Amino acid sequence: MNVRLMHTNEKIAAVFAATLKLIHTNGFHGTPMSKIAQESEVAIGTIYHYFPSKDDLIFALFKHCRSLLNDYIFDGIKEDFDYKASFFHVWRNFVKFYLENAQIFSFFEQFFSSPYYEKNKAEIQEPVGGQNKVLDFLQEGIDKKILKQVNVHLLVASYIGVALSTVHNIKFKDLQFSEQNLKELMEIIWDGAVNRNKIIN
Amino acid sequence: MNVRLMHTNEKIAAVFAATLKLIHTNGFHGTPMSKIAQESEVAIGTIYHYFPSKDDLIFALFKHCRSLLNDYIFDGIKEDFDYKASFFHVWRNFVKFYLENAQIFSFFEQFFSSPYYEKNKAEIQEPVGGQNKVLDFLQEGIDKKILKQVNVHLLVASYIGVALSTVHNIKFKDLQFSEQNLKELMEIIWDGAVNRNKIIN
DNA sequence: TGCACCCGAATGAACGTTCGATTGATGCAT
DNA sequence: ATGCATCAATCGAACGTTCATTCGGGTGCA
Repeated sequence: MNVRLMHTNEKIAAVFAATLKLIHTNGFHGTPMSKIAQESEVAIGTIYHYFPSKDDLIFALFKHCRSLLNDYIFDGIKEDFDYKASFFHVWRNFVKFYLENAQIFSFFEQFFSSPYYEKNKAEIQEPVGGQNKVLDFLQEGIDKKILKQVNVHLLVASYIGVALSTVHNIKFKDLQFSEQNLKELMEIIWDGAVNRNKIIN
Repeated sequence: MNVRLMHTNEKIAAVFAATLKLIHTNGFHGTPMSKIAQESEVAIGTIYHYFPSKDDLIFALFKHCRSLLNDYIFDGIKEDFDYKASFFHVWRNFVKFYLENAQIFSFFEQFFSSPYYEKNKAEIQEPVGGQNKVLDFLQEGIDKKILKQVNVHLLVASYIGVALSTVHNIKFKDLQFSEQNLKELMEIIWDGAVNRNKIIN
């Protein structure tokens, strides 16, 4: 099994879709291989032909979803965007990706909070939730003296943390989704992250 | 079984401690009742005497931990604290509680990301992660025109989101714990949350 | 012929839960 | 005081189910 195959083989696509759907509705617990086979209409034996174990399936699915996220969030940045516009754009994409892909959000939440993630942490050097590219982007803002002159990880924690918390609150709590709310949230993060010594607006 | 008993009965305390420990190290998956019985040195039959099912045990444990958190975060606020000082104090307590109780943090992360939480959402009217008291506190800041004049849920998302993200980054990533880092993070949130029309420092 | 792909009944381990037995404390009638 | 009944607390072997995984066989293409 290789990455290219994962995108072309429709059986694997069906398995991914079914796993995502089942984990979203029934949780990690409630998604046995038998149900994945049923939902995807792919025989259990076939699933095990591509994935040596259930863990391997989950891990492959994780990498697949992560690349979807990474492709998404930096998409659509125009040449004429200044830093603040990009700062807003990426953050908004981040939130919208999770809102539009509720199954992936749910899967990620469960994946990251499982000791399974902790065990494979070493193998997950790459961005978590697209954070590496985000990290570079925020570091750029620090270098340009646009953002506060602090450890970039602090800004990442704020940037990502508010986004995830926002999605969670929209999904589970009383927070309504609206462009106005997103705009005000972005202002909150921006005002917090921006270098007060150079503030202009 | 009632709440008072839960605090006095040492068998239940042992069961709670064992469950917390096992979930932290092995995850929701890897903590069968048999292991809880083994680790706590309480017979399976006895556990089922107090909790009708595993779900009930988990739910009771959740409520227990939540009350620990609630008791903790608003503790130690002095009379002479102004709003900003309280704002910092509570946030810092929030982060420190989770850092000092890594097992509870891990348990909460798994609990909230499980569909189990979604199913019992109705029954969990009370504060999630102490958010209700936090909500009231932030609403107070809005009413006093100290914080931005926005929907309080936006500020909650920022306040809590950054805290959780910070703990997560300290636990799993490259972020070092230091008072200096906490202080800078609190400044980021404060600068984002504060009413710019009345800014003084 | 070989190899990749595909299938699903069968397997054995692990799980949540049940149940009958035992103990000791409490209350009550004698 | 004594005998009796009740019941919460305790225990862990046993039960039935469900799960991840295996395996032997089937198909069609190179």
